[in-house]
Amino acid sequence: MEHLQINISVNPDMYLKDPNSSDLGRKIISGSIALINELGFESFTFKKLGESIGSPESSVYRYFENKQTLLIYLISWYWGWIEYKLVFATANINAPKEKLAEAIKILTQPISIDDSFTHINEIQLGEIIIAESIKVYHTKNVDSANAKGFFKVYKRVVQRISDMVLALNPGFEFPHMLISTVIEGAHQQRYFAQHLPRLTDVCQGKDTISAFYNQLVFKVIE
Amino acid sequence: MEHLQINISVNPDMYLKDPNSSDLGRKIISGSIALINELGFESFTFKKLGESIGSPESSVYRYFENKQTLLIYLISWYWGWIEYKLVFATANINAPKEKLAEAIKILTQPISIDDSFTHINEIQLGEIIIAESIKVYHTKNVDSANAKGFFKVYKRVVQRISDMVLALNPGFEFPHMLISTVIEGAHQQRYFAQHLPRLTDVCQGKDTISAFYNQLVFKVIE
DNA sequence: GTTTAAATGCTAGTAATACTATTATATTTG
DNA sequence: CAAATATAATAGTATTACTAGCATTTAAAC
Repeated sequence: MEHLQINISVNPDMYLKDPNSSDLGRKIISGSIALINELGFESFTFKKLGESIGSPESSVYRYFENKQTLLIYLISWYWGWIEYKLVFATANINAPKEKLAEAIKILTQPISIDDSFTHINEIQLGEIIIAESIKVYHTKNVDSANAKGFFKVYKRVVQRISDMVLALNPGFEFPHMLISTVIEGAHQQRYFAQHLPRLTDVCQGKDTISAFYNQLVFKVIE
Repeated sequence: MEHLQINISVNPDMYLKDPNSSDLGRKIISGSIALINELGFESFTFKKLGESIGSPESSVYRYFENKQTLLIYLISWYWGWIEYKLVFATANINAPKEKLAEAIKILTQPISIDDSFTHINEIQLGEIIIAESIKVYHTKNVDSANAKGFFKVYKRVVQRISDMVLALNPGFEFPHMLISTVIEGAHQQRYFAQHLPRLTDVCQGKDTISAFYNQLVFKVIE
């Protein structure tokens, strides 16, 4: 399945004009992924983005209301993509245990490139998720963003895997807590491994993060 | 032990002038805790802080280089306080299992007021930890902050409890990952419970968050 | 109880950010 | 080719995150 024409759909309320509908729009997406990575979200501005893609700041504002909403768009796209991978990878697995193990793998392993989306660098986007995604939840306007449905895809991914947990152990009381702990924990551990290694037990060579969370999930649900 | 004169020590590199050494300094601390809570860290500025405590912006700048460093100070004070509570609460417990259980309790339960520090509202500070503390790690200057030793106390807390884990199971491979997952996870779950409840399994009445992480730790280390 | 020093207050100023608005110029579509 | 639409170019505003300088109050030292 090379170069399938798939579209990850995102909530249209996130943008003023669909960035996927024009050349400039796609440049805004690919350019912002590169620039947020380079500068960090705090130092990233629409003015700098404009310079980097050769367009004025004001043109960027016609696509996104502000940089927070652009970040929400990117993160939402990411989760749409993960959901697609998840569904694809687990569809043919029947054994509930293997199914869940595969899902945990997708959530905790490092990201690799997907050729289906040429203007999106999934590796860089994965780094943005690890380094910046919490900034989207931790603001005074989480509640209004949530009310607009901006976190729907993420919540759906958590629900899907919670269901896999319940398929294995229907009496387990905390499936959502477990899965959101695993997802956020895996991202945080990757970040810590790079910047605060004393908070982790990461060693070179093997993927201890993925191994740890796989072990954790199955031990906790028995 | 009412009104004991204890001082939580923080790294002097965090401030330009010790806020604990003057009336204005203490007002900066108590005022910023209240105001960060009210506005969120993004909207919090030294100008607004100055207005709220009746002093000019420029006076605040004599104590702290910028608002990021002030937040680091608050968070570091918090972890110093938690460490003190931790040492105090576990000193007399001999059974390793109970000791660890007590430690997990302190890390995951909601915060209560401590009369020993009159100008600090621990409950409000606890909310800041839950809502804002990740912003201190997730910046482009984590590495320089880390190099200055700004996260030392936090890392020491993680180390202490990792040691308790190893006392129970010396062969366990991931004590630091486990404990930092629990600490950050518990904060995140409290935040989710308030703003994104579908990512949790919190129900009214009982403290499911604390219960979940207690259960998780003991199941994972066997 | 002055003298001195240190802390605080007051005012001003600057570059950058996060926008909004307007008009001109391309580009696309009917 | 006309009409609509998208983009570029330029300008402008309020706020933020500071820095600098001097006046004034408060506290400490002799």
